[in-house]
Amino acid sequence: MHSVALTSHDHENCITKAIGIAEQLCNARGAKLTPLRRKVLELVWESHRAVKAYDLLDRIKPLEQSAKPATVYRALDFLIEQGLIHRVESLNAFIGCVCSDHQHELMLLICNRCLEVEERPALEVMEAVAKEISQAEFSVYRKSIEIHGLCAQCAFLGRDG
Amino acid sequence: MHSVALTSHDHENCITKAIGIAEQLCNARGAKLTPLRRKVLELVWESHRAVKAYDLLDRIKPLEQSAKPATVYRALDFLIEQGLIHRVESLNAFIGCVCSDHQHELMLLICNRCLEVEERPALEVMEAVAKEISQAEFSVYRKSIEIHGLCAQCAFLGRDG
DNA sequence: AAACATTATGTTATATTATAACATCTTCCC
DNA sequence: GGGAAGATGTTATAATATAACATAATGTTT
Repeated sequence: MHSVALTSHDHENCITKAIGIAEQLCNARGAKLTPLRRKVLELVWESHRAVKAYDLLDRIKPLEQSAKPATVYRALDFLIEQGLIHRVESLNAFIGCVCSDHQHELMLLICNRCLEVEERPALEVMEAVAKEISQAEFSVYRKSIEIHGLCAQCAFLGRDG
Repeated sequence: MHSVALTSHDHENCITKAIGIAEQLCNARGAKLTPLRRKVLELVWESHRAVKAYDLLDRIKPLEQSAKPATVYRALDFLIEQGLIHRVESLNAFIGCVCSDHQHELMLLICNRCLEVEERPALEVMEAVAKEISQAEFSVYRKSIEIHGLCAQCAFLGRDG
């Protein structure tokens, strides 16, 4: 099991909740959360870190011997389409999406030390972005706001060792 | 020569200016803008599109027969370090940086149709981001704000064909 | 149930992006 | 000129991602 360094929380519960929401959403939409896709979603949710496609592949292979890159990428594509995960562009990696109630507009705080990713709705940021976009007469498809640095805990630890 | 679809401007002038600033900056810092690095910078500036590393390689090869991936990536690393270009994370590509006077804090508007990238200082966005980051007690290294969509012109053209 | 369409997955191959590691050459400084 | 640092050359390979086509599962129509 992977450690979670964010303010301590019951991560099992976190996963269970995410899968539950995913099932509900897919059901409501007639989208099929097949065992494979579900497994990939669970693996993505195993930590609050961003997960690489080939790491997922390595973890799926023991369970699904036929798994190949396409297997994983197709599952990821599905999950992204359904808004269940995000692609973290600056890492070529993926994280579970906690934003079903925020129009998938999130700012990502990516800690370069512990590698955890915090998703923040950042409503004021989104408003300012929307304003700027409108001034530019630009039609948005998709926004990616990714901040790299140190989370509070890692910055604190960094002070001594 | 590559076409530039943004509000018409003298792009030769645009390149010349960028190289001039680059030379000044490097001089002032004692950083060496070697012929190779300068050539890469010029190629990146040939359009307002984001340019891929291997496309740069293809264009350099006729001039520098010894050019290899590392040649290009090293030049790009240098240019990024000097703040002369940006990496566009969501495209795995690079664009000239117009932000020497904006602390390299820019929002990128990436047109998925004409592929041009507009860099906007977006001061209010940056302020909101800074506020959010401070609330999260996060220490920033680097920000990447990338918006995909259609620029005004392409959105207009899209209305008929 | 048979025929068909659609969607999902399997499979092979390859494209694209990026870095590691070590050799050589150049520049700069003393 | 000798030594250090930096830049480039060179070879190899790692890491990320997609294309294209085959097969299997599912759903729908008749």
